[in-house]
Amino acid sequence: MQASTFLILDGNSLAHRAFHAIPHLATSQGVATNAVYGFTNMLFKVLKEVKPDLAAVCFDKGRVTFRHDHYEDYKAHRPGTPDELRPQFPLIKEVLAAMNIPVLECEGYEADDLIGTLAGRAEQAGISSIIVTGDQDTLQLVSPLTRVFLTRKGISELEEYTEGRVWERFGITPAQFPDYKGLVGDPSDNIPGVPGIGPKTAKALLKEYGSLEEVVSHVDDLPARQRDKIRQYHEQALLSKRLATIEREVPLEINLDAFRWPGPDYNQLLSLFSRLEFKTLIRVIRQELGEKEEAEGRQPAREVETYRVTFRHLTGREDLSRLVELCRRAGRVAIALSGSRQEGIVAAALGLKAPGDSPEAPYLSIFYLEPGDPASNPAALDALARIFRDPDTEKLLHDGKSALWLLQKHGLALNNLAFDTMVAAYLLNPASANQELADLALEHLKVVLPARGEEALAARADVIWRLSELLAEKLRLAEMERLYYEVELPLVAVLADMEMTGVAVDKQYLEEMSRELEIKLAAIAEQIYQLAGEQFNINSTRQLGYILFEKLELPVIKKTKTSYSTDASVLEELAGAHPIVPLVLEYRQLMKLKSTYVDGLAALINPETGRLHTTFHQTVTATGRLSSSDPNLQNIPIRMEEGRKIRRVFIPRREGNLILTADYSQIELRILAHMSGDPNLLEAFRQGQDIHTRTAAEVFGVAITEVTADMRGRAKAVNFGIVYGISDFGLARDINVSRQEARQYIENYFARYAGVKAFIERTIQQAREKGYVTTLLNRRRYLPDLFSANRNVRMFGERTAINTPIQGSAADIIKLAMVRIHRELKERGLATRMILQVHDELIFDMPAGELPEVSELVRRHMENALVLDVPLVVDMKLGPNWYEVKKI
DNA sequence: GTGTTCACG
DNA sequence: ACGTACGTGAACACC
Repeated sequence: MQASTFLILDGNSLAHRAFHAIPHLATSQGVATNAVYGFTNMLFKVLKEVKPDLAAVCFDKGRVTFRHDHYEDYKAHRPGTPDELRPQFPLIKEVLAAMNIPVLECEGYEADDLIGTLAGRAEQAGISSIIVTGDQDTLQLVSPLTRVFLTRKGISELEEYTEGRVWERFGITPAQFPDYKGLVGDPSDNIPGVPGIGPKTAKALLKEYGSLEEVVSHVDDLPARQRDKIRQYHEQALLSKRLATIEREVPLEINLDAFRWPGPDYNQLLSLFSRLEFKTLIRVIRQELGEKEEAEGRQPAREVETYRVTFRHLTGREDLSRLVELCRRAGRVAIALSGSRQEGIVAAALGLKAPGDSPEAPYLSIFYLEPGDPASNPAALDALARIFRDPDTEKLLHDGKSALWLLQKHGLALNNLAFDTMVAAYLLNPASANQELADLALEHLKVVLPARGEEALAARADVIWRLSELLAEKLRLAEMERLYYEVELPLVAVLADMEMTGVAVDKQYLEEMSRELEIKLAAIAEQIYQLAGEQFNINSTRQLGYILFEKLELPVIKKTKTSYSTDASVLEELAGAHPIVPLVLEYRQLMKLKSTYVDGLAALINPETGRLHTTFHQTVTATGRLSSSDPNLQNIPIRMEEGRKIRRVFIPRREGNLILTADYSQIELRILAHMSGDPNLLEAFRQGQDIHTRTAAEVFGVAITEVTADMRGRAKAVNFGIVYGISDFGLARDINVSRQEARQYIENYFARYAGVKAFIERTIQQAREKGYVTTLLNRRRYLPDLFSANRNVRMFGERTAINTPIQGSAADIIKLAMVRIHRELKERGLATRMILQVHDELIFDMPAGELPEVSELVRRHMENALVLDVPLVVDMKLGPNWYEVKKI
C-alpha cells in the first residue's frame, strides 16, 4: 500500500460535541436531530478536506469497560447521555451506513481503545491516520504517521496536532500523555491524579524524569512540597495513568481492506436526509452529484439513479394539435415550464394519462416542446395557449403564480388551475423552509430530480402529476380541502393579478425626497463628527459603539453577542447623557427612510410600466400570512410622520382614479373573542365599544368614563400581549412599568376575562396532544418546540401555540375575502383593481365613479368572509394617494 | 453568509 | 436562575 490515509472518527465524542454545539433542531414531527445534523456536517467537512482512502467510526460499547475493573468510579461524575441525544445514535449509524463507512464497536472498550488499535495497525502497514475527536486523551496516539484533529469551539473548527504541536502546547511528548494525566488528573473522567499538582509541575517533572514511574522512584530527590504529595498519592497517580492509557491491542480481527472507502451511497443518503428533513444537506449532495456528472462527461457511471422518464419530443404541427385534443380528452394535464419573465416560455413538458397508455407502459405520457424556438416550431406556443385556455382541461402546476407570469409575457390566459403542488405542500407543513419541487419529490416520492435538460423538465411534469394525487389525498386527510380549494388555490391567480397590476408611483416626488434627505443627513453627520471629534461611519454599529462607549464613556446599557448594543431603546435611554445621542437617533431614522424606502423603492420601479410590482409570497410564513418582497410593500412607514410621508408616493394608476383602503378593525382581538367565547370580550365587541378602553376599565377597575389616555395606552399593550402570549417581563418593558405592576395587570386581565385564560390553557393542552395548532379554516402549524428539553424553547412553543391560531385565522379571513372580492370585481367588469394586502388591510386603485359599488362589495365580502360570534368591522379610507386617505 | 437594526401588521 | 411577547423583509457592516 502506498501513501494511503486512514480517517478514524470518535463517534461518541463527536456526537456529544454536535449535540451541545447545535441548538435544538427537530423534524416537523418533533424527532430531535441536532446531534445527527452536527455530526453529519462535520463528517462531510472532514471527508472533503482529508479525502481519505480508508475510513472508520468508533463507538463506545457497554456501560462497564475494563477500566471499571481497576477503578469503579471511572467517569462516575459524568452525567448520563441526555435523553434527547440517546435516540440519535441509531440515526448517526444510519448516516454512516449510507456513507459506506464501517462502524466499529467492541463490548467493554471505549472508542479511544478501538481508535488506538486501528491507528496502530495502520502504522504497521505504513498507512498514515487522521483521528478526529474532542477527547484530549487521544493525543497520546500522535506519531509521525498519526495525527489527531481536536474539535475546538463546538464543531466548526478543528485543530491539528502533530508531535511538534503537542510539544508546543503541553511541553510533553504524546507518549507521556498518560503520565501527564496521572499527575494532573482529569475531572471530566473522574480521574483524580495528584491533588495539588497542575500542568506546570507535571510538565517540569516529566521533562526531568521522563515517566510517572521514574518520578515515583525518584520521589526522594524532589522538593519537599512535591515529595509529600507524590508519596501520599503515588498509587492513585499510577492508577490514573492506567485509566488514561489507551489500550492499543483490543482483540479484534482487523482487515484494513475492509475500511477502504468507496464513497457514499447517494440514494440511501438522500432518502435518509429527506426523512430527517436536512434540506441544506440534500442540496449540497445534489450539487455534488451535478458536478460529478459534469466532470464525468455525458456518459456518467451513475451511482445514483436520478429520476428517469420516457417522453416524446414534439415538433410537428400535427403532433401538436393531437396533443391539444389528447389533453382535452384526458381532462387533466400536469405542466412544467421553463423560461423567465424576460424571455417567457422557453420549453414545456406536459404529463397526462392518455387513453392509449397500456398498463405495461409508464402510466403517464409525457411530451416535450420548445415554443422558445419559434423558427423551428411555430405551432408549439399555439398548442400550449389552447391547452392553458381550455376551461375543460384541469391544469396541475407547481408554483402557478410563476407560470402565470410566464404566460403573461405571451399574452396568454390560464383557465382551470386545478392543483398547485407548491401551495399544497405549504399547507401540509407551512414551517418547512422551502417548497421546491425537487425537495417535495424527495420528501414525498423519494426520487431525485435530474437537474438540467429536457429530461429534467419531463421529470418535473411527471412528478407534478404524482405529487398532485398524493398531496390532494393528504389534504383530504388533514381536512384542509376547503382551505385549499376555496382559499389558497384561487388566491394564486388573485395574487398574480395584483402583482401584474402593480402600484403606480410618483417618481418625481421620490427623487425630491431623496435630495432633501441627502442634505439633512449630511448636516446631521457633520454635527455628529464635530461632537465625536472625528469622522467615522455612523452606520457601523461597531464604530458607533467605540465612539459612544469608549471615547465618550457613556454607560453601557445592553450588549449584543459581539459588542455593545446601540439600538433605539439604548439610544433613547442615553438621549439626555450626551448631545450626540439624539443626533444619532435622527440620523438612523432618516438613513433608513432614504436607503430602504426612497432610494430602495425608486430602484425597483419597472421601467416599462413605471410601477412597482411586488412579489407576494404565498408559501413563506408559518402562520398563513402572505409576505411581500422586491419591494416589500407590507412595511411602508406609517407610525412616524416623517416616514409616513413616503405614502404620498403611492398613487392611482390613472387620472380620475383614487386610492381606497379597507382595513379590519381589531380583527385579532375579535378572533380571540370568538375562539375563546369569553362573555366579557364578546359583549365588548357586540356593543361596539372601544376595546382598549373597555380593557382599561376592566384591568384598572374603573368606569368606562373614568379611563384616561394613559390607562387606555397600557390596556392596549396588555391586549397586544395577550395575542402574542404574554409575559410580565415583555409587558413591563413595553410600557415601562415594573415587572410586578405588569404582573398585576395580567392577573387582573385574566380575572376579568377568565374565558381567555381558559382558551390559552386549552389551546396549549391541545397542541401538546396533537403536536399542532389549527385556525378557523383548519390551517395547521406543527409545534415541535413544545416538546423541547430546553425550557426557553418550550415556552416559545407555547406562545406560538397561542398566537398562531389567532394570526392564522385572521389570514384565513382576509384571504377568503380577497378571493371573493377579486371574483366579483371581475364578474361585474369593474375597472377597480386590488393592488395590495397588508395583513389586515386591502388597498385598491379605483376609478372615482366606481366608489359606491366597490365600497359596498368590498365591505360586504370583508365583513362576511366568515360568520363569527362577534361582528367583523371594516374601516374604509379614500384619497388621491396612500398618504392622504380620509375616512369615509 | 451572519449579525444588527428597524420598518410594518 | 433563567430570559421573554407573535409574524415578516431590507439595508448595512464585516467576515
